[in-house]
Amino acid sequence: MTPPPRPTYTVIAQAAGVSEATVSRVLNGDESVHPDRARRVHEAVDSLGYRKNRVASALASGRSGLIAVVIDDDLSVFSDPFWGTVTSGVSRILSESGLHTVLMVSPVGLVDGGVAHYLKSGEVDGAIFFVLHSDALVNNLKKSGLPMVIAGTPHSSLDIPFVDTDNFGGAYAGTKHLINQGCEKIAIITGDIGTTAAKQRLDGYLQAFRETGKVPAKGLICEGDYSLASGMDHTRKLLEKHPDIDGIFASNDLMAAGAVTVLQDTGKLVPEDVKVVGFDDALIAQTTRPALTTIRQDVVALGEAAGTLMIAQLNGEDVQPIITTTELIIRGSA
Amino acid sequence: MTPPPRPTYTVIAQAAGVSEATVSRVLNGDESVHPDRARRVHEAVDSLGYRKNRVASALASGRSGLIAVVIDDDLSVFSDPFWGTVTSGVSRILSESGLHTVLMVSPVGLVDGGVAHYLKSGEVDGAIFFVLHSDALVNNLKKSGLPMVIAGTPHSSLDIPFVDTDNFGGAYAGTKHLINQGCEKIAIITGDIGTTAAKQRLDGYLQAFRETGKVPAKGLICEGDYSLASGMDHTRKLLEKHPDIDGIFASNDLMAAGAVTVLQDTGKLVPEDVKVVGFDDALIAQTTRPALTTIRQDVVALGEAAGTLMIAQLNGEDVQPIITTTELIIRGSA
DNA sequence: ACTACCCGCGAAACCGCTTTCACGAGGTCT
DNA sequence: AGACCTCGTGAAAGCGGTTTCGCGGGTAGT
Repeated sequence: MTPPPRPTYTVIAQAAGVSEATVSRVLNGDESVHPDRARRVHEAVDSLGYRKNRVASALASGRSGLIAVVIDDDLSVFSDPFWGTVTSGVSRILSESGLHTVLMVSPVGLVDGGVAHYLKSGEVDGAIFFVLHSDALVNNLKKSGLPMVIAGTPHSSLDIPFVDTDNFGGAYAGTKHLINQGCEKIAIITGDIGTTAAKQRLDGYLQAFRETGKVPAKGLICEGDYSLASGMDHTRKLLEKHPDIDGIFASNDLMAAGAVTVLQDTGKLVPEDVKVVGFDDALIAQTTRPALTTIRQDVVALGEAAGTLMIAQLNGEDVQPIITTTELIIRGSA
Repeated sequence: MTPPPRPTYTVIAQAAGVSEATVSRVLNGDESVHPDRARRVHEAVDSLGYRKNRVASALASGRSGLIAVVIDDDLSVFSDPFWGTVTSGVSRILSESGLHTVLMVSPVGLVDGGVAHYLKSGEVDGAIFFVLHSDALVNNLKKSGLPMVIAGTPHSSLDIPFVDTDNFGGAYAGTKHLINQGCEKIAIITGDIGTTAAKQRLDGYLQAFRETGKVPAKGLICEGDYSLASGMDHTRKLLEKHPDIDGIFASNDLMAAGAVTVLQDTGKLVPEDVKVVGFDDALIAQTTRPALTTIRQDVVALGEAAGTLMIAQLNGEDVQPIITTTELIIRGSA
């Protein structure tokens, strides 16, 4: 219960026989300190087990060493391990640069909500956003000069750095695969169309379709919301209206799994009668029967890219968007 | 790009015609300020759009308003949405008290690692631990007086507050269900036995077994690691050594799903030939075919309980461990 | 040899808020 | 009426670093 007193610059400075200013310089890697003195400081730091108080440091320097990861709170966020994985990638990269990750899960819609206040309050040195439904907040924050990175493609063409998976390319490849497998009537269950990722995947699907010279029949495009239930619902509806569909491209594996379940429940064989392709290559892709043919995205890489972009930005470097590639993983469902 | 200057106490104090000390009192809810002056301060705050600098506040008061959520980094952490869900529960509760969550995912084994340093550095007001493989770090930190909460039962009987699911009761109920369904040769695939949760679930299984008057045959107890792969591996091995098993209790749904997959691949029917019960009632429990009979735990409640305990502790209240109940969910697999 | 620089380093101000301390006004008690 | 409190309040001293500023000495230029 005894709060052990931690040494301060005063103590270190005395022990090393230098001024506090010099201690600060050494500890912040200022090259202009004489090596001998620097060594003395380091020795004092080591022997006294000194650790810098980051709060005081933050106050004095105006830099907190904290990066916020903001996830729009839509309950699905955590039911899908996707974001957790991205976050761990971000976190790892940031910690390599001595930065910490502050996770914020809350509704981000409001330009003026708690999150906005917090971010503007200067407690964090930067913010990384996931799952944006609107660019309003980001636009607003931009004025404050806060370094930001968006995971996912922004809606408007802001000059805010972003990282994203090649959604278009992935969806194109997935749909193309279905076509190559001989499917003729291919439906798509999209994600929440309010997200750019969902739109891009839809575009990829349309592009692949277009190249066949055909146009997807009305009603083959359903807007889901990335949930298992929506995958099931839409598949049911599709079967009613188009009993002859022979392919389904789902914008994520969860919905693909729902589709498979419903198809089988209605007596259809997968992949014999209807082929299904998912997206993500989430764990669930391997547990369905048959296992899902899907588009793998390198989720960890995505997180790392976001972290990298943030660091580059903090260093004042020029920053370009990063698009990570996808890969078609062929399993049993198509 | 212009960092908009934010007003400080000096400005507010002038505008309200009071001293900075009074501003501080008002903003920290000190009752002893005359209502009139308090009102003037509030008006000034509102009209000037003042927002307190939490860093300065933290330095001066010694309280940061940050709570660390420490997750032992074992890559499986994020492949299972479980922890993300708990975290969101924690986060929500804490934010209601004006506290923020700092997520730290890293190996916690070392008593002297980076995490330990960070926690000791006084940058956080408290720490919540998930998935502890050892109590060493926590024991060590305890000396520093840092308020802590452990999610999961501690190994040693420390007097550190913890929250946990009724692992024993859940496993007992699950195993009992298998027995009631007529299973006679029931195997268990445990989680990493280094965690108390895995041990408790094993104990629940053993207890249910014991009550039948029989003793589980050797080789019916396999130590898995909560991963899909380990569920599959152990099921394969079980089938080789004990082709006649008719029940499997898996310590989580992921392993249960792996078991179902392998069973079906080897031509066994679930639940006709072998019944399977999982634990968690994760999303995956609904996507396997047949869907999993499982033990549901209220994950969000667990997180909320952890947050609640932390807040109580910060308030100096007396704190008791919280054990959340489980529920048997019967689906197709058993 | 004299002035002009440059460099390493310490003194001190400062970051924005909290908290102790003491003071004066108004009340109470004898 | 005088001694003793209580209560609201402001002045000022920190919290533990960072950073500006300027000084003294060594180097260079002429």
